[in-house]
Amino acid sequence: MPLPYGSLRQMPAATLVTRFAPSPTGLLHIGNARTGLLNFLAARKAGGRFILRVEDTDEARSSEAHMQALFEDLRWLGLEWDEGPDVGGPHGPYRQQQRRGVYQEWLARLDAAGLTYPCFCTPAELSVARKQQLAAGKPPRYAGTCRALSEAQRAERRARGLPSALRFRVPPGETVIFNDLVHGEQRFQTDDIGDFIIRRADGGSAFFFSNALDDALMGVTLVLRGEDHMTNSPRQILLLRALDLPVPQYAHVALLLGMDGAPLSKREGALSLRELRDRGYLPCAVRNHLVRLGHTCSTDDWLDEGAMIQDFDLARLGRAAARFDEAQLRHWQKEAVARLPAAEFDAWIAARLPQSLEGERRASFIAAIRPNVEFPQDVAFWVQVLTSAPPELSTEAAAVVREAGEAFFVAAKGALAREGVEFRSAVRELGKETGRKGPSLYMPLRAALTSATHGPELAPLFALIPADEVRARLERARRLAS
RNA sequence: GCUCCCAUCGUCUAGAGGCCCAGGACACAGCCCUCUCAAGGCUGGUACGAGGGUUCGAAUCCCUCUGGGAGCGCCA
Repeated sequence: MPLPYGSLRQMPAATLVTRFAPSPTGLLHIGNARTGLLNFLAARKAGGRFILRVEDTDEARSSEAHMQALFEDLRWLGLEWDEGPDVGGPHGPYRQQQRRGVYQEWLARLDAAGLTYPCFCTPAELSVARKQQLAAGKPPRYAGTCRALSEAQRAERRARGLPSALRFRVPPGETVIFNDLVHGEQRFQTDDIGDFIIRRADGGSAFFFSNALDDALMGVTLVLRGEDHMTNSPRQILLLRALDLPVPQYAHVALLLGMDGAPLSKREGALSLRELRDRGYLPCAVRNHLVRLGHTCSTDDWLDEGAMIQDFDLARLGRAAARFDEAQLRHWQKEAVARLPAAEFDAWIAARLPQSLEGERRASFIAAIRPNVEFPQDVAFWVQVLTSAPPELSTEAAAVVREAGEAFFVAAKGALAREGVEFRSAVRELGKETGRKGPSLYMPLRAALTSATHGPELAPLFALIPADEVRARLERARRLAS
């Protein structure tokens, strides 16, 4: 007999409450970051609340350092949570390690209702059983070995000092139905679900249990998470029903794939948010890319934070897996850099500028290179162009210099290598003298002076290079062309 | 193996039976602009995984297959 969820228990929520529940076992990868962003946007769009809960029940793999890094990276991305470990809130604590008492209490209720039983099977035994089932073409489900143990048998095992985990008795012959916001109605047979562990032998609460319980206790109304949890949902619904707790709405978004098309969710060394940050990406650029992965925006244009919240729509979450594409991220990076207010751009690259560059010179340098800067590290090259130790000529630049010939640079020295010469009029003179114009006039100069064949407008750069350095570079070019 | 999810240009996607010999964005190519690059403008190529249905008509509905993914953990 089907058990309809979504009607009785799910009264229309006054406010939408979402949550992001990562485990601090490593750096946050972009797939999780996307999930976090989506939850944040969903809550903000609806004027609801966004909760951050740290799922650190795996003590061996969780660490304080990872948790701090998590906060930092999430804040860097621009997410703010209304409740969480570091900001508090009415449903705390928000670290699962600090919620053991809560789990004990609710586990006891389940136990009192006769819905659990201790399991004495060892991991080794279970592993063997799974392999046998798989080999026999059967689903690797818990066989129920300890399900019907008598009290005497349990006592005997305990007396022998055998550790036990606690399993949930999955009711047979039922259909769990729920409406997934992105996939529609889902039905699962409980007969396909084996009795699962809700408390480990070490006393720790298992994911299925603590995760679902906390959502209910914290008033979460929408569980927006990765599709890898889709088939976990019926288990959690069963648990919540047994506990007589409200069942949230579910929305399972397709997983994010790496650039190679492989899921990055569980891959070792998956691209982390931290790495993007270290590479110089701006958080708003990352947001603009992530929000379009598995979610369609109403525009292809840039979305600032307010517009992004306004534009977000649960109805436009996608069903198909999306690939993270750095080429597109770079597009948003360019947009982001272009939109940076002058003062922010200045601060963004400040660390790359030499102390000696100040005032007027600094301002005109920044103005000149700005269109050619995508990352802060791009500044380094143009800074070097200003120094007395210019970069090596690129292959293309050297070719251009050779093509121009020695005579051109002899003339150029005459026209340009004087103190206080004005670039444009000097170049005009040089053009008359050599019979060159346009690219054939400017390119050799660009190559000789900047060592590169492309870059910012030449005049402002020229004005920042000392006259004797200009002379030295033109001489360098002359020798190369001879 | 079983259960579940997914499938439109290289990539992100629009498309809820005729408006689609499929639109946009990114990327790519060409042209314009320009001292170069970037930006901007214009142009171009490239996609409905396959096969069956249903229908006057299918990218859109149904079935099968193929391909990809997830879950079936004392990980979360």
